[in-house]
Amino acid sequence: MMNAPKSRPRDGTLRTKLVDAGVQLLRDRGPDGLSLRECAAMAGVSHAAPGYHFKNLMGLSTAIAARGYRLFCNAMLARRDKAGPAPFERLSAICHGYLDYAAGHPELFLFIFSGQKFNENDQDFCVASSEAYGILRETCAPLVPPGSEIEETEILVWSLVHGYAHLAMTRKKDNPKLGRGWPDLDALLSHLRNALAAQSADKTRE
Amino acid sequence: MMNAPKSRPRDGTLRTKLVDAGVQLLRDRGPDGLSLRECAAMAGVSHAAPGYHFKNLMGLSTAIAARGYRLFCNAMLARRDKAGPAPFERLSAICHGYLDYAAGHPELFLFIFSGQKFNENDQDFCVASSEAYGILRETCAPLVPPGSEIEETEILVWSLVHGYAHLAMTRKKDNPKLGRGWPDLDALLSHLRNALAAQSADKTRE
DNA sequence: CTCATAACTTGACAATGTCAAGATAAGATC
DNA sequence: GATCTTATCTTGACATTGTCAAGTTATGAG
Repeated sequence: MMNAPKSRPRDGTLRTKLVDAGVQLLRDRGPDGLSLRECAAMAGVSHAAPGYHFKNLMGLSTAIAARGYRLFCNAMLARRDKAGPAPFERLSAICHGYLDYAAGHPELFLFIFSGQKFNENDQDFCVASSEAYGILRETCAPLVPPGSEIEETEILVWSLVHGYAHLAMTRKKDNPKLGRGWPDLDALLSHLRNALAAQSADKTRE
Repeated sequence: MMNAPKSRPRDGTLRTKLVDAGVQLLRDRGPDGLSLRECAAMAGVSHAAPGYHFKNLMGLSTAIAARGYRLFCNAMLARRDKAGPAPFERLSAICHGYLDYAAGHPELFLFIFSGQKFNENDQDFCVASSEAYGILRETCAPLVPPGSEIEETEILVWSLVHGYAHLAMTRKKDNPKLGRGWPDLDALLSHLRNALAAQSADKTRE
C-alpha cells in the first residue's frame, strides 16, 4: 500500500521543486536567505540531493535567475499583447510589464539585478536573459529617431524604467513624502515620448 | 621589548579597519564574499572581535553601506563643485559623479543598491543615505518645470542615471555590441534636457 | 533475472555567524 | 601605588551552511 514515504522517487520534478523552494526562500528571507539545504528540506529530500541537479549553489542561483528572467519576459509580453499597434503604446506596455514584474516578484527582480555572478555558460539562463533584452530591442526599434543609434534609444528607455523600478524598491523610503507620492510611471513616460519626438521631429505622427 | 604581538590594543581603529576589510572583501570576492571572520583575520584580531563593534553581520553591512553612501555623496559633490552655476550643468555634474562612483567603487555601488536589508536605526547609515538624496533634490530644484511636482523631476532624473549606471554594471554584456558601443551618458542627458525644457517652455532661458 | 545507470542518501569536513564567558589593558578613584 | 571599573578584545562552543566522497535504491534495458 505504501502511502507516501517513498512515493515520489524519480518523478523528475525535484529540480523544479528546488527552484520553487529557492524562490520562496528569497521571498521569505531576503536576498541572503537562499540555502541549498533549506531548499532540499522544503522539497522533502536529503541535504545533498540538490548537488545532483545543480553543481553547486551558483547552479541553483542560476536556475532561479533563469526562471526570474522568464517571468520577466512573460510580464512584458502579457502587457504588450494587450496593447494596440502604435509603437509608443507598445513601448509603454512593456514598461508597465516591467513594473508588474517588479511588483509581483520583487525577490526575483532584485535577485536577477543583484550583481551577483551567475553561470554564464548555462543555456537556460542565457536564453532567458537575452530574450528579455530582445523584447526591449524589438519594441524600441520603431521609435529610434532617424540618424541615431538604436542603442541610444534602448538604453534611454531601459535606464528610465529600470531606474524607476529599482529605486522604487530599494529607496522608496528615502523621502517620506514619496511613500505616498511616488510619481506615476506614465508621467515619466510622457517625458520620454517628448524627448523621442523632439529628436524624431516628424516620424511617429499619430 | 615586545615587538608587536600585542602592540595595538585599544587604539580605537579596529572598527574602521574592519570596514576597510569588508570593502576589500566585497571587491575581491563579490557581493557574497563578506565574512565577519575574514574581516577579523584581515584586521589581525580574533574571530569574535567584530561582534563587539557590530551587533551582527548586518551591523557590519550597515557600516559598510554608510561608508558607501558617504563616498557616493563625495563623488557627486566633487563634480558639482567644479561645475558652473547653470542649473542643468550642475545636474549634469552630479550625474557624472554618480557614474564616477559606480565606476570607482563598483562593489559599494552594487552593495548599497543590492536590496539587502540594512539597519535602518543606524544613525550613520541614515544620515549618509538621506544626504545622497538631498544632493539630488537640491540640484534638481531649479529645474522643476513650473506647475509640476518636484518629485516627478527628481525621480525622472534619478531613474535615468541610476538605471544607466546599474544596467551598465549588471547587464553590459547582454549585447556584445554594447560592450564597445554603450552610449554616452551625455547623449541621454541631452534627451533629459529636451524633456525638461519642453515642459518648462520658457523658464531656464540661459 | 541481471545489470547499468540515474537519482538519490548518509556521512564527513571546513567555514561561517553568534553567543557566553573569560582575560586584559587603561584610566579613575581612593 | 593598590584596587575597581569599564571598554575592548580572546577563547571556546554550537548550530548551520556548502561541498565532496561513498554508499544505496529504483528504473528501465537486455
